[in-house]
Amino acid sequence: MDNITIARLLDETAALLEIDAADAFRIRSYRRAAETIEQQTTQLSTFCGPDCDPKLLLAIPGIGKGMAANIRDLVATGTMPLREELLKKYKASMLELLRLPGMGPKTVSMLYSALQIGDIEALEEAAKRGDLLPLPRLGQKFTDKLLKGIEDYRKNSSRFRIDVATEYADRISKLIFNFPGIETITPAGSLRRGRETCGDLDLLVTGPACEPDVVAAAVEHVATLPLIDKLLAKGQNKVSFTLRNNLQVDVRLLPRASYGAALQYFTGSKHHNVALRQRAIKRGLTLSEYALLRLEDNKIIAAATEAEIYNALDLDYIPPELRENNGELEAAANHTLPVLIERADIRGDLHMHTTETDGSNSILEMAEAAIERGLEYIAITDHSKALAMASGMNDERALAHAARIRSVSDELASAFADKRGPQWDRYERLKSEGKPVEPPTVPFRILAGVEVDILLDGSLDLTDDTLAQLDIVVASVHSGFSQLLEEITARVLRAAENPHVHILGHPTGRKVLGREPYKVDLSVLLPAAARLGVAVEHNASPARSDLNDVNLRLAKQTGCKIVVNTDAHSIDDFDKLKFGIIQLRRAWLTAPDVLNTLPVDQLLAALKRG
DNA sequence: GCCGTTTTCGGCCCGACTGTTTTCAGTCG
Repeated sequence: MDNITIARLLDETAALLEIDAADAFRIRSYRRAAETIEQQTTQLSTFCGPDCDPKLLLAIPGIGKGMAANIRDLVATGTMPLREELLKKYKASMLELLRLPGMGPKTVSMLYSALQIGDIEALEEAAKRGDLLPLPRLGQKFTDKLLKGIEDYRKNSSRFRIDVATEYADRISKLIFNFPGIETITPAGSLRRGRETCGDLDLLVTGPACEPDVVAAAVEHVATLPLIDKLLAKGQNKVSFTLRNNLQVDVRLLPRASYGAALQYFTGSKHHNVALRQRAIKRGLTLSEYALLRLEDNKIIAAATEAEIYNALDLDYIPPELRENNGELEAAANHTLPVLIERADIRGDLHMHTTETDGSNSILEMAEAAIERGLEYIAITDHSKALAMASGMNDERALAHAARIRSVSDELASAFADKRGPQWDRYERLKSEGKPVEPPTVPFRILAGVEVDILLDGSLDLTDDTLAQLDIVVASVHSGFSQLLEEITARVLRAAENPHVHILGHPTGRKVLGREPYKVDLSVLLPAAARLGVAVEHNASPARSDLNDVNLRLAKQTGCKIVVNTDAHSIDDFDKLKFGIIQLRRAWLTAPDVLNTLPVDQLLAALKRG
């Protein structure tokens, strides 16, 4: 049983306990245990055996004797006594009811005892018949809202990917900025923390137009934005609405003086905030979305900026990406927070395509776009012949393409030596605009590479002789069928015997010929790659990457070399690098952990095995 | 059920909104 499953079962148990009206603090401890377990990089099942040290489980914060016993039961039997007991009393389908808006444990429990309603279908029928009306609190308004909620739930219970949510945040922000007196708009919530998906969008707005005496006009402006599909609520300083794609947006307009407290509060995570407020109380303070106050006289200690608040609690400033109550408070108290990787740390991108196969730009265009974005080197890695639909290259074409790549690289280098070309153009332009910029010191370099698919028999489709003449080989492990983990590991082993540089491609699954993709077990693959000295690619595109913050932490712990690449198919794709960086930050990674923060020569040396 | 620089018991985060309320319980973030 893997950690995700253990966490899910504990979380379900918490929900069942809620319906059972159990002690709220007991429920909280089940929730907390589930959250923590989900974040663990080691599989708990590996230290639940009969001769394992029981202290290993107890060392995890939030797991005591009782929870450790639960976990051992889950791993051994697939369930645990408390869960079984609750499931005798209630139906598993009742858990789904909790996901409907307005439905909490008390209501679910009441509906079950009063009307024996245990699933969505029964609830919908009862609501349509008007059976809910006699029950306390459940009048006509509630019924209407509930039926609408069931409809929405069936239509779209999914979350929105970070890049999609970012795009909408940008569009809405632009419209809000049209109102005079708006200075800052910050997306808060899970988007600011960099979670892979967002359930909704929180936008915090401030500026002179948001001061209490004038805010009504700005609220009205927001409530009448043209892209609103349904207006859900309009309060004194809050507007909620949905877009046509069902994304819910909450906009809050706040005075400057309390903006930091609000930003801190609405960024979360919930667990981070709870821990932070506990810390405040121990210091005789109380923290809310308005301010950090001293309890004895309600004096405001901090409110305008997040940094003030953290500092007043004897903490270093904690970047949003780390706010998951995952050890960041302790680190901030001990001044041991990592200096997280930033976009500017990335010097090169080692995976991209050109018009030679399925890209839409030439070698030179890709190079110029990379220079424009401040990169020092790229690798062109077009497809090999196995990917026929992308007009993949055979040995002959791959070598001819490599020769062209190197000739473009050489031309750029000689231009650089003559103080002309795109690198110097960019420098002169930024300087004339008064931007802080250093003159370029090294010529831009284009490495010649290829992206090969691992074939079903475990072989690569280009000869070792061809591969040996390239700088970079991105070996993608995404085109296969089931049962392949051992095969892939063996393949990686054989590939690593070649003398040239390797990167293990994005281990993401995709449907092949209508069959389900295999799922690579990263908890096996990453340590294997580490042993082999093979670098693992973190695909920066949110649509393509399989490496979330948990497996990136695992990669770091196992000593895996990590590279972040865009897999760009056009010059615009370079901008996806920002999403890859966020994921790396969430995994607590610093610049040295990621190989393409190195200058090109050091990178090539580091990619060699051993 | 967890936890401890007020430690083995007695705590455990905060405020707004909503519906159906005449003082509040439940839900949400």
